[in-house]
Amino acid sequence: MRTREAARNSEAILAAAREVFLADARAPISAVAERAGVGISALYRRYPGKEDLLRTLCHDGLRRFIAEAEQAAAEPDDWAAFEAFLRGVVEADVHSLTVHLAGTFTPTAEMNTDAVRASELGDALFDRARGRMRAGVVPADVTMLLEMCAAVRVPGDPARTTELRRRYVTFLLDGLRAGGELPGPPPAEAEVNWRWRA
Amino acid sequence: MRTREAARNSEAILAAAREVFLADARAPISAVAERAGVGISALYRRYPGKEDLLRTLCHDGLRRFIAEAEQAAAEPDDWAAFEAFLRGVVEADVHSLTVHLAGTFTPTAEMNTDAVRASELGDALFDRARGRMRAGVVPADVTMLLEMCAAVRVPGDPARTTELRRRYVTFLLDGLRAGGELPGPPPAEAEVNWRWRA
DNA sequence: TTGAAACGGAACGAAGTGTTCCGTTCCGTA
DNA sequence: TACGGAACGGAACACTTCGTTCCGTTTCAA
Repeated sequence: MRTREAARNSEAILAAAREVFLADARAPISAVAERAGVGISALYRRYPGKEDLLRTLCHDGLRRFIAEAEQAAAEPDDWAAFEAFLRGVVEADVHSLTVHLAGTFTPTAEMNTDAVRASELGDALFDRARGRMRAGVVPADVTMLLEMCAAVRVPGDPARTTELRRRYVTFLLDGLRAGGELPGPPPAEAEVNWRWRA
Repeated sequence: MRTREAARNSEAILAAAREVFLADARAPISAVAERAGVGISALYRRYPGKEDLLRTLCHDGLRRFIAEAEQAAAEPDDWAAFEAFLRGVVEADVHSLTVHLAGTFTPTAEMNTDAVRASELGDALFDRARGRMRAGVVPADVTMLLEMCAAVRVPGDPARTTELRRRYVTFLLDGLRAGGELPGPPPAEAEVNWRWRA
């Protein structure tokens, strides 16, 4: 057998899938194979179909989100914990991985469980930091701000993309502390989670 | 002839195209016809092809951008002018109209001229307000922030979308004044204008 | 040496989409 | 009122794209 090559390809395929589908969630599967330097069959050997690959990618992102939240929660200072959480999530591009891919597949029950847990962890970190935030901000605002951050991209240059995102997370974190109450009704959870509709 | 119906349809088609293509720049032309309550031929009677419709839409957005900038420039107070400009551009969803559609068609020479003029007007407004901004912010940052704002959307509810965007423009405007220098090299013009590549 | 595991990529079929075309409907004019 | 052309709706056509299958080839542990 070709066990060495197989292991390398499994990694390459996941990495390629992340790059390709983050750039365009509707990209064809052949683009993933090409980017991975692999034939299409190498892909179908590992995943029954496109949807399963997308699901795996998204679920990985969700787990990464949870991991970031748990790690940040260990930080004793409330604001530092919140800041570490936001920066970690943006750094790992978790938001694109989860939110932009949701809707391209039918989620598993386990994913829903994890999604609930993720949101609970995020809310907990938010609550700890709430005292240092401007009035009227709600957790859904943070989701929205993360989504805005994910809109920052320099195509074909992932390194520069995260560099710029770091710039704007700083901007957003500053904005969460300064200023008075924001206008208009804050976003409802449903207005922010619409991609997870079954 | 059916001149009355024709006039109504011309309007309906443009409005439908805006709605449909803002929701998804890759939407099929049949979706536009459907949304407008019109047959496909009504569309092809007015535009030689899909690309021309997209181009018209985008150019309209560009002109709207210029109009907003010119109108805002009349405001005597420097910061008020800048704020009116940003709010106007976001309100009209000009950014989606221009940036999200760029690349789906080959631009005309006139569009390039207008794009240059638009950027000059924006820079002028920025320069007037620069004194009241945090250190190190550049015009390309504003482009990026507008792009982030355009990422805010509540699908199927345009009214709520602009309401939320108003919330976050306020947030961004506050952020532009508060805080110190932002980390990392600021975005280069090329990193922000990549969609206009010929 | 051998055969099972893994591979590359052509081929296939279904789905989607831009454009054309034609028969039909409407209405200003005579 | 009757006519004729402008405008219409949408089926049909001709691609293109993309997910998936299939098969001949390559590699390597036994």
